[in-house]
Amino acid sequence: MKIKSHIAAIFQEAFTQSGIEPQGEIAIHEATKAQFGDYQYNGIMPLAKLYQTNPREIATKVASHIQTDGVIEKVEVAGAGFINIWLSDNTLSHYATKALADERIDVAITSHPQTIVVDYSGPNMAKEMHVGHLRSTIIGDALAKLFEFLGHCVIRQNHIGDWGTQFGMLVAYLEAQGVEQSGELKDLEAFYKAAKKRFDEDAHFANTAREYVVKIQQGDTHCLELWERFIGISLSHCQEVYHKLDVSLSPKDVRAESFYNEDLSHIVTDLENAHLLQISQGAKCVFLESEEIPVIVQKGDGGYLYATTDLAALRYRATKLKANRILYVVDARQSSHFKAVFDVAQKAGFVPQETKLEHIAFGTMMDKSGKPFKTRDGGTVKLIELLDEALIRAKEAIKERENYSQGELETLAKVVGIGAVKYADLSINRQSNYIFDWDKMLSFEGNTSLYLQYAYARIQSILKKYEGDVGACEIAIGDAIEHTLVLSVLKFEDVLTKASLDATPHTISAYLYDVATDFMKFYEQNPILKEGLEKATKESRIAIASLCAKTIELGLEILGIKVLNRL
RNA sequence: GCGUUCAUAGCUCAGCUGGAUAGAGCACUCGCCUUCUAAGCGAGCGGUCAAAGGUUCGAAUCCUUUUGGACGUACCA
Repeated sequence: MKIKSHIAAIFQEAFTQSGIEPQGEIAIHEATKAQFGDYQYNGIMPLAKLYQTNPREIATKVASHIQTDGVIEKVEVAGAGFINIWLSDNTLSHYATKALADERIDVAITSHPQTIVVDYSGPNMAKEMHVGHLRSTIIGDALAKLFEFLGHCVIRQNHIGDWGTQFGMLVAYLEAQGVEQSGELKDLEAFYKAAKKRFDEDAHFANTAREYVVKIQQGDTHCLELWERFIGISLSHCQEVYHKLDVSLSPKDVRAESFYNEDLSHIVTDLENAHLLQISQGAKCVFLESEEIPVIVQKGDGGYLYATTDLAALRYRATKLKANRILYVVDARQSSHFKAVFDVAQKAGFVPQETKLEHIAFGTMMDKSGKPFKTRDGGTVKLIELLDEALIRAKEAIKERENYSQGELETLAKVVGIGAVKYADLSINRQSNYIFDWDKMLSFEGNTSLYLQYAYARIQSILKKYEGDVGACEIAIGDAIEHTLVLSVLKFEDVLTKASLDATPHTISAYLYDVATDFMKFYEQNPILKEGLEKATKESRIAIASLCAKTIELGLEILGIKVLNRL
């Protein structure tokens, strides 16, 4: 349920009745301490300043008009002029029971659906996916799922790098090796290195490679075929990683760089027609007042650059795909690039003013000692190897705990290992650099995927033992612990809404961790299946537990993480 | 040099766009299993929110300066 806006509406009514005009939107905050109730309203104090009166006086007046026969149980004026808000057990119980019966646990489908483009992952076809692609892929996928769940139309765009000079070399090498025996392509990295070596050592080959670059660009059938074949193989490597990582990207989401080739010259002429273009040192540039450095859209030799492609993609997404919101889940180091490109696109009218362009920036992945994540010899870590290691480590982390069969262990390791890698990334503020620490992410303690999966499994174990229809049970909050827990669960919709507006998956993880810890406390104190419990109490508790499980499951699903019935 | 960004407990991180005594987890010290998974729960310890000014009823949050780090800085993406 939308708790905050629900409360805000009641406050709006109270303001109207007391003849006071609130300043802007009524912002309801969660109470900072339990003694201050469930929620609080802090907007009276700035208002009092405007009216030049005593804040407590206004607060008291507004509070006296608050309806307390619905979701709000009581309000209290406190401190300098805070209004503290307590919610009603009965109403919360009612909403919780309703949520339990609903597949979406009563989270509404948005009434303002948008078309949202999410650009993420974006691997380079010349090389194998490495850790640098991990964050974009994980965060982007979670955001796409979040928007989708809320009822938006999501268009995933995997902007793969399939164009550029290195493909001449790779394609020439592919041909030299024999197209049918492309066995070496099992390891793209090795293939690239071998091609590079040959390029450096064999002048004749280097010439062919350079010729092929031109030929590909000119549409030479033979070279294009080779190129397509190469891209196909490389892309299948990516799909393998996506499958292992359990992300929703598929080949149909690919909208490669090369897709925009034909449009690049138009971008330049359109910028020219809009009088935005200047020639500087031989290159065609757009100079922005805010930036010292121009955005170069065409090189001195006539070649186009990534800014040109990005502009074409931006226009395509805004006009052809009719996006209301376009998100780029890309490393924070490119923030100045996106700032400039967005600026140019808007000035040139490539995107309508009302289209929201957002660079969803994230920090660099660091190792335990705080240095950029690398292999021992300083190379980049292949993503597929990192994921394989996750499975091995997950197995290590759980195998001693229970007597799992080999098959069971394999299944568990996948869910646990991949979940841990994703959750570690999604549980911290994406803007900052983050420390990749195997031991921490595979711990059962603290804000980890395992803790949530464990809480879920505990509930499943209880549900399995319960003989009755949980769906028919009614929730009736019996004490303060249950009040807190049920309220936590009902905050789900508020949390998802906020996370989708700010594109901050970590607020969802923080929330799920809250739900899980609240559940653990409840679990310790309020036995569910104990003999001699009153029927209504037992039913209410099992229903609360079930609702918690559903919330955790759904929340993790949005983050792209699976749950387990036994752990 | 210029620009962006960051600095919160020993460590890893929250802090909801200015609110009440700054919160978690780890680590450390205690306590809790004849009861639904102790992979858990509870309690304690731990802070000059980098520093100094300013804005105001009120600042970790906004502004300025300083210090320290990361990143970017025109024909790579």
